Amino acid sequence: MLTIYNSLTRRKDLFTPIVPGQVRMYVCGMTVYDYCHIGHARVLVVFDVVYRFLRHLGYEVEYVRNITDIDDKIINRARENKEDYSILTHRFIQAMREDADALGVLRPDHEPKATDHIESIINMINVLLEKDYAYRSENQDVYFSVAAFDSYGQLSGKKVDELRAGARVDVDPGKKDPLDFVLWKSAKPGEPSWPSPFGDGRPGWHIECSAMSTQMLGNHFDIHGGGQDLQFPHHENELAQSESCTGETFVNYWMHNGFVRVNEEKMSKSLGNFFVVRDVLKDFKAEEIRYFIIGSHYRSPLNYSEEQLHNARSALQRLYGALLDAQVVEVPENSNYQDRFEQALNDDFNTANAVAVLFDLVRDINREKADNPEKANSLASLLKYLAGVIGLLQTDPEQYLKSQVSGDSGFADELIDSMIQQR
RNA sequence: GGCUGGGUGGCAGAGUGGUUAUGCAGCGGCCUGCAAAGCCGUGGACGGCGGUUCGAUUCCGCCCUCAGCCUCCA
Repeated sequence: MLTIYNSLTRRKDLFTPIVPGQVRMYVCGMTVYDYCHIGHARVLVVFDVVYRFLRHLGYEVEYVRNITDIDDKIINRARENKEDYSILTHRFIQAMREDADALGVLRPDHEPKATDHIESIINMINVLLEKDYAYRSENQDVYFSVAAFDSYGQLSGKKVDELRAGARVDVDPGKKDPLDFVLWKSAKPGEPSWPSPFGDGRPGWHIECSAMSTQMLGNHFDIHGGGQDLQFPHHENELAQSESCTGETFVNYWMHNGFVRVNEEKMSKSLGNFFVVRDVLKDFKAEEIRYFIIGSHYRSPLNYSEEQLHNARSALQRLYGALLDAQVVEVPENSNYQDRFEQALNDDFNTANAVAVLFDLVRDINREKADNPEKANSLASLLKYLAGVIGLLQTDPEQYLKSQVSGDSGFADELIDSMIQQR
């Protein structure tokens, strides 16, 4: 039975889909104004594992991962570059897809862009205005009124009064309450804008996700994910907007992955300590990055270092070594390995334990190789199958071990040949 | 200041009220012409102080300490 740590209840909850056999899942993706760094890679990989495992369990999964392609940072970057914002975002959407593909991340079923959903965003804001959950300020911006939503703070565990007290702000003069957040920003000269009943402008960040998720998955869906930093205020605000608008429960399970750190500090753009995926790919294989991410639990902090990536390299060589020259045969059913592997992932996607099971298989494959090649082949096929559930070991072993990246000593051809000969 | 989550062997990283995590690295052995790979074996751990308990790394309390959120952020 699958249990998921739910940020909303702050405990592991038994997973029960709204519609039996079906899962609807939404993950907050990138704001596309720069290349993906390892922190972004973690979100991509973590929820890719969730997606893959849910499908492995037999669920029909509808997975939506959005793209924020209009916001302040995009506009600023486009201005710096002296290019149209849409050219900028188009370029980085391409780059993100290349990185995700390299990392073995399956494409989500839908990848909506905010600018393609302006109409549903406007509709949602309209409803919020009609229901008095939102108001128009003097400067023509539209704000969400936090005070109107009783359970505000439930997701992040924050109390409205404390938030207000701790608000270090230059309070926007248009706001009635410092906690209110913008739904629609009125157009400024030279910035992209869309017409709306409340004047030309563009959407605020939070409402984009509310509108896109609701439009694609319905008012009430199963899983909503993203990085830990999105829990507040982004997801809190999404929750407030959506439930205010529809009057229904928004999401059953909120999942947040931990950060990637560099020297015990969060990897982020603002700290300037980030490593861009495509740069790391010059020295390491994408699968090594993926292994590095999968090696720890998704909610734990993950410290990035080259040493870690080298560790991943050695581990993968051992894994692929067990697969080398194995015949692909039918995967044995009802094995103890598979039980333990699934048990690990059923426990809030404990990939670290799942990987440990993979290594048990490796050891047993190597033991059997000499005396019982049939058994070895059978176990090797199981290894590849189970590893596939978390997106590992899908390359041809010989090809993998021979292939090199700069900085990779690789396996010498001679060595691989001798390993094959011995079988 | 408020809230959240951590502190595990050389490194990384799971987990558990009493029994082997796992990987990388180390050590000893087997195999090998020598290696490599592989196999077998092995050392080494649970931030500090109290409490509960026959017994706590695991539960409770306090302390120290780290990170994160409270502003854009995956």
